[in-house]
Amino acid sequence: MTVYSVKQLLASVAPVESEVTVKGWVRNRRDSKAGLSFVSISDGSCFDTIQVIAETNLTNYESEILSLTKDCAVIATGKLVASLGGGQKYEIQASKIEVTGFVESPDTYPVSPKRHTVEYLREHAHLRIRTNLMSSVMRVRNTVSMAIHDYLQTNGFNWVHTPLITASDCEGAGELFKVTTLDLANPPRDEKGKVDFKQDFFGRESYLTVSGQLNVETYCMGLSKVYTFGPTFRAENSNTTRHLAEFWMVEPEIAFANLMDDATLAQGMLKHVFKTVLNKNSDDMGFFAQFIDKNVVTRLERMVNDDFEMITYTDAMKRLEASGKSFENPLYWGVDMASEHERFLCEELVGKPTIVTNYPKDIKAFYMRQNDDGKTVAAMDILAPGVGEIIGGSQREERYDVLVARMMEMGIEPESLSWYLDLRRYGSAPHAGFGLGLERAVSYITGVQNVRDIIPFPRTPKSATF
RNA sequence: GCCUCAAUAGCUCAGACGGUUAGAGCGACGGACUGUUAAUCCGCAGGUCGUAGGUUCGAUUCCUACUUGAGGCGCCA
Repeated sequence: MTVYSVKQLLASVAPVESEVTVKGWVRNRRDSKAGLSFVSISDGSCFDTIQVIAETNLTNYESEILSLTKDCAVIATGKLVASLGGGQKYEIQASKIEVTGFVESPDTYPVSPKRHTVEYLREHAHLRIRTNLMSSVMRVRNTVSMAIHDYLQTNGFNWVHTPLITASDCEGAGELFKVTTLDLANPPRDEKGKVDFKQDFFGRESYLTVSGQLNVETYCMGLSKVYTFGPTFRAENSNTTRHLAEFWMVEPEIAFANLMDDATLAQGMLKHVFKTVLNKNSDDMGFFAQFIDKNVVTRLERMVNDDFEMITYTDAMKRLEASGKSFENPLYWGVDMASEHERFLCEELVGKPTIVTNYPKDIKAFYMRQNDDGKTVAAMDILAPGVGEIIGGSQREERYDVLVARMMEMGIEPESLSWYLDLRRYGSAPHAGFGLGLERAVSYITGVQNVRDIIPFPRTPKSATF
């Protein structure tokens, strides 16, 4: 007898009529008084279950099999046969079913075999992976992660493991979580009575990173094509369906590249990811199409074939104004687009992912490269219908004098980022990069609207239970 | 951080202008039937109506605070 995953069994990896073993959790049991029970088993390897036929000749048929409920853990062994019933290709004629764990009190077991709301499942995050919804989301999340690696590795990128702890508080992307080993009830004080961080672990104030970008830029200036892929932390008090305090981000950075190279890379990577998901997770996507949003598959297919729309910020403002639509938030050149503007632009006016380029410099970060017009920077945001911004990127300012001047204008002490400025003094090269929010991308792909249901254990304000 | 909404059975919800025994569907459990597959049919159990105060003869229902959750906005990925 050989152990197989459900996926292998359904994919004809095991010879028919051979003895096989499968290990997993019961999704459903149906009894027939003809003297047999149908036990559907899931092991997470794929969307579908394998049907195991248990007959009365099993020694534990009366004592255990007839008591199996959803999510009892079992090891089933038997002969793999062509299914006698419709609905599946193969099934297992069990010779032995070992129950390694029953479910206590199935009447109050949180993940009962019925439809649950995502809010309810979130409160049982340690058990929610046993639902079709969450297991499909997690398989797609895995595919997306590996497709990103695959695309970048195939194109010669190096994965750089940038630090999660940082000492620079001016990365420019929101509030930071403080990292300290000081006794908060009784911290050491300096002569002015302030907390003396010289005595802290790193000898200075330190934080969890809000972006690996500044660090990865340094490795870009030696490895040419690099990316970060890891968790990122924002202490913003954001309460929305698309914000997490801890989320995963991919940040490619390319040397000798401009904004157009950056946009081309972003588009190529997204298309590869979409195509891979359509190929590898068609059953999961079919589930989303049936229960979440019927458009998810056709939307992705169109995305793979069509190019994204590219439009400058200035033209986007013109189109929004010309649309005659009235908005809650002010709309004029120089203001940052509000969610309603971004959504109307990419959902109504364009109807597909939209790359907005060349934003006014005053609403963007200090490191973005100034355009010759003196008013805009070489930035881009990629907006996805239904989700909003999934990518933010830019060509970086590689000119030392311009960068320092910009930092001074924005009140950032150049001395605090001297190592970052050194890149512009020692062999500076034009370069560009972007950040992709992994949860937002998977949210867009699956149609599952809240990023709290895209990450295994969401961290949000006032919530870190599991 | 701001605004809005919600909290009644294991889950999703209905309900009572404040008045004896609070309902349904799903799930669980028991039974019937069946190579079944979100099975079907019948039956049974299951509730201090989020917490604490207040108004009232009487509050699960009205009021206040709190807690928790959700949605929108802002911040952004």
